[in-house]
Amino acid sequence: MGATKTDHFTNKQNQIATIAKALGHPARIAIIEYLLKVNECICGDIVNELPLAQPTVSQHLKELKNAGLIKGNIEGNSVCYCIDEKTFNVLKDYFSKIILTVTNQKCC
Amino acid sequence: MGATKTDHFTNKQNQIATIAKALGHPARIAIIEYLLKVNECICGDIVNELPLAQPTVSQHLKELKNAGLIKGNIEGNSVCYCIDEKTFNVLKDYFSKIILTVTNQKCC
DNA sequence: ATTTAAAATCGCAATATTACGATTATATAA
DNA sequence: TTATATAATCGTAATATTGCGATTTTAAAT
Repeated sequence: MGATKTDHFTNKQNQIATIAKALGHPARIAIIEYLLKVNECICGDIVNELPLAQPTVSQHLKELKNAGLIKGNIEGNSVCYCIDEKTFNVLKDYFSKIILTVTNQKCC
Repeated sequence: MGATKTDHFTNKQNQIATIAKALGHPARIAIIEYLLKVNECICGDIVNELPLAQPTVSQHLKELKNAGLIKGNIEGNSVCYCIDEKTFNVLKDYFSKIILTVTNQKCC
């Protein structure tokens, strides 16, 4: 055991879980917030900003990119990263729907 | 290594990461969606609904509760679980703010 | 062609997560 | 009191994540 039983859940459930998982680390939240502040930047900027080594930051960027939360465009010998809006919209819509549903519910 | 450097990040960043992490598993998303559908239920109902054993479901419920995403009230010899609205509101607000910020940005 | 710069990948150690069988705790029912 | 029902906890195996030093890849600059 130890592996998640991904195939037993719906695509939507796996999609939301994958996005949430990518945001489930304070360093990755910090990267997102930094990108919101500066609009766009390269990996080295984040390395200077966070108390983490370059390979660690690179790995976090990879996970955010895999989840569709950021985009990375090659610009010369560096990579320009920025927020990928559409995936954040998926989350916003998902939680907005939850709030709409739950406000009509009574709890035990 | 292997441990997250929690103390290097802000309380807010850790809070969002903790909540997102709790939602970062399809089984826990499925539990949330089931609770939204049935309003409230006991652990055994979820065990019947999901392809997971009782201790596994119990553990997932514990994590959702620790993150403040669900409430659990003892009712006789069972525990009644339901959505904890306020934590979902934290997420909704957080992502709404991100969307507002990011729509004015241009990407590389 | 050689050097420099940026960032990805490799490899590894420490730690965390996932899943579940077995057991335990708690409360109701007989 | 004894049996039953519900769910938490314990223990453990399999797997995944985190973090970083060392190395490699890629592209620009000299």
